[in-house]
Amino acid sequence: MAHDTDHHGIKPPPLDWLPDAIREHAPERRLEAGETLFRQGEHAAAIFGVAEGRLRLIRSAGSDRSVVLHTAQAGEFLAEAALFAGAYQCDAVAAVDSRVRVYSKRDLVAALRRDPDLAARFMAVLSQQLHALRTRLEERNIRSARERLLHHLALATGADGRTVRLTGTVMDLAADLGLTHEVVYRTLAALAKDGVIARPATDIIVLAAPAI
Amino acid sequence: MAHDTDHHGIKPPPLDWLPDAIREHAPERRLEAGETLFRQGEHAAAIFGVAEGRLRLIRSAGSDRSVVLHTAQAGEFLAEAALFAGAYQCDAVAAVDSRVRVYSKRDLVAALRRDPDLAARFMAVLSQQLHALRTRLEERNIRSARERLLHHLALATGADGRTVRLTGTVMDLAADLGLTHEVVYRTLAALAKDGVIARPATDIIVLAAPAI
DNA sequence: GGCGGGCGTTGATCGGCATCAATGCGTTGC
DNA sequence: GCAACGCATTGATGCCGATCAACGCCCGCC
Repeated sequence: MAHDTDHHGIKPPPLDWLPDAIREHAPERRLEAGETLFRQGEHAAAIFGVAEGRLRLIRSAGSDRSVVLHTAQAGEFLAEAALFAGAYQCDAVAAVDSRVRVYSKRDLVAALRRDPDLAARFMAVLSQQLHALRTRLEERNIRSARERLLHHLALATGADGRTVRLTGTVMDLAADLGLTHEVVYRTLAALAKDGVIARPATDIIVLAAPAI
Repeated sequence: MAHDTDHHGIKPPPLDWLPDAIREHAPERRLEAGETLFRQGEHAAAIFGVAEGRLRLIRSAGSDRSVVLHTAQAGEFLAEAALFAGAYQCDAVAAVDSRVRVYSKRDLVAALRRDPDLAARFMAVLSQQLHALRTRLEERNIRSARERLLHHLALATGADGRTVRLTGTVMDLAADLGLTHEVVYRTLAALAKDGVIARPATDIIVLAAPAI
């Protein structure tokens, strides 16, 4: 299973739009846990793709509190917003030992300017991620674990509209849903007991779905 | 207070990047509650900005269940992803009586192709919204109401790094946080009692913030 | 083979948030 | 002025998801 490259079933791999010339020239950088990739206010010369590990975007400003803005998982892009700003807006710190690919901002911006098709692909990727993220946020508005899980399953069904293939572990699913894994296990068991889903092997089949 | 145009304090008004020529030619359309703006699979000829009201993006596919993907509030953009796709990917239905502005997809795509600066501004807006949304999602991972509220306040402080000016009602704040308004009232009261914040008038002043 | 670790699974308990309820207050409208 | 409405605020209660705990299982590893 594509476990460490695709924690979030919804999100598409966000690298396929990159022009080969840039992707192939991107050097790799290793970071130890706790190491800083960039700091707020630093001149932004590059954006990054997380190849392995996990990075935290942190804002230190505002009182003396440091606040986690986001945790970028393997496969995600880091600091796209820096493409259009002179400086980074927050710190990036490796949460665990990590590897990132370093993409030159200057080259990327030049390519986006030069090639409208590339720009269109990039805008399309951004729009899709935006949409996926809004959906995840909408999902989080559902308080009941059962309903939230059903919402997720209904959107994760494959071609037949009924079968969901889990891309990761149930624990990953729980993390995506913002629930503890115990609750997800229990809820899946309850749904199976009620005949709403069936679970042969690693798939989940939605049998009956009460309309919302 | 900019109440009905800015429910979400974090999000920037996403219309300022539009070229005047297109913005001024955008006709307005009124929708009654329950009326459909577009349907999944329909040829996408326009994207929309919500001027007033609330629209629900709904996916009907997959079993027989209809799932709410997102609720677009006044001030938000609707169906940007359709700019780069031939057809709409979901239905859009007015949740209440609403007004939307209709932007021609053809004109917008042409303008984005023609004008790299416009494209850059659009990409910048998308990136920023993406970042803001990731931050909101990270916020939702915080289970404790107190910590979630403090996270939000720490990011919403103004220039002095300590004062937060509420852009809407406390109920709006509660909706943003994914909490009930009662809990937010109680938590604000508790924080004030503990001397962590002060609340003169509509502002909230963060006095002491324990590091995470 | 045997050990250890991570996932899957279920049980028991607790705490905190949701929910229902009630009241006061400011604003709008007749 | 008064009624009506929505927001702000606080109280009481209950549920459900978080938490702690335990066990089996599979798999990789020494």
